[in-house]
Amino acid sequence: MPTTPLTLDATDPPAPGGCCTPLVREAADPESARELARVFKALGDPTRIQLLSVVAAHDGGEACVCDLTEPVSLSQPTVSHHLKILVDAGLLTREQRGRWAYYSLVPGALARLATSLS
Amino acid sequence: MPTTPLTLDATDPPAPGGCCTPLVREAADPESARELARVFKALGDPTRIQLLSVVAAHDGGEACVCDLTEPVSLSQPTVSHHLKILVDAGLLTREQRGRWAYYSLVPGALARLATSLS
DNA sequence: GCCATGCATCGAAGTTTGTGGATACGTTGG
DNA sequence: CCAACGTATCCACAAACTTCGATGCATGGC
Repeated sequence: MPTTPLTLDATDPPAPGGCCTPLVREAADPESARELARVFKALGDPTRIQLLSVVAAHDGGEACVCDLTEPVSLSQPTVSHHLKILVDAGLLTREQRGRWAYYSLVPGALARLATSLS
Repeated sequence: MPTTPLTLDATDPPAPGGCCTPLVREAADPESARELARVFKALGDPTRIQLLSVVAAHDGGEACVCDLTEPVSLSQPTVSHHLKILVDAGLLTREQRGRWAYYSLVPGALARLATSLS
């Protein structure tokens, strides 16, 4: 998980010219675009938005899978699948305590993502 | 295109109880989640991130399709397809001038999305 | 030790998405 | 008018995604 700023901004030197100028000003290199898209794709599903919301709303900011299946009306394997995607995207963390797996928001993740939108 | 705030926040009254409490505190109703996910899904592709970036970097904040095919190394129909998705998501606007279609960022769209991440 | 519980993983079915070639549409220039 | 140009749309296809039932893997209680 890179900690680069990842913004959509791009330095653009003023360049006159009509349509279809051959200039390619290296705006947002493909590598950053791929990483940004990876996180946004994780947010691109209504179920996962709800999961994040329910986790954030729970006491202590954490919730186990059994707390999450009912709010989204999906099976336990499906919820586990979505949670894994959110963890891989760096938005949630997983902590096993006893029989339960507690998920909670990664502290600055959403804020950092917000700033990357400029 | 609704203009509702659309935040991930949720009021959470303190409620004691062990795991698997039956409480569902209505954190982010499904309707808002669907709308938010729709926009995030549009951002969930590296090509579209690059397109937004290139458009933002161009002079005047606008670019035609012919300016965009080369930076992303994709065919013209594919670029038009991605641009349509970004327009439908409310992130880009399309303005036809002469033979060219100029795309530009919707002024407050990205900023509004950023605030919805809290 | 044995069974119940909470969760992850696997396999599969149905749907969606990304991509490009062919083509149609609107605009400009001669 | 007609040809050339820039875009959008249509069609097809491969890849990825969402979902669930079945199953495996730990942990805890008896």
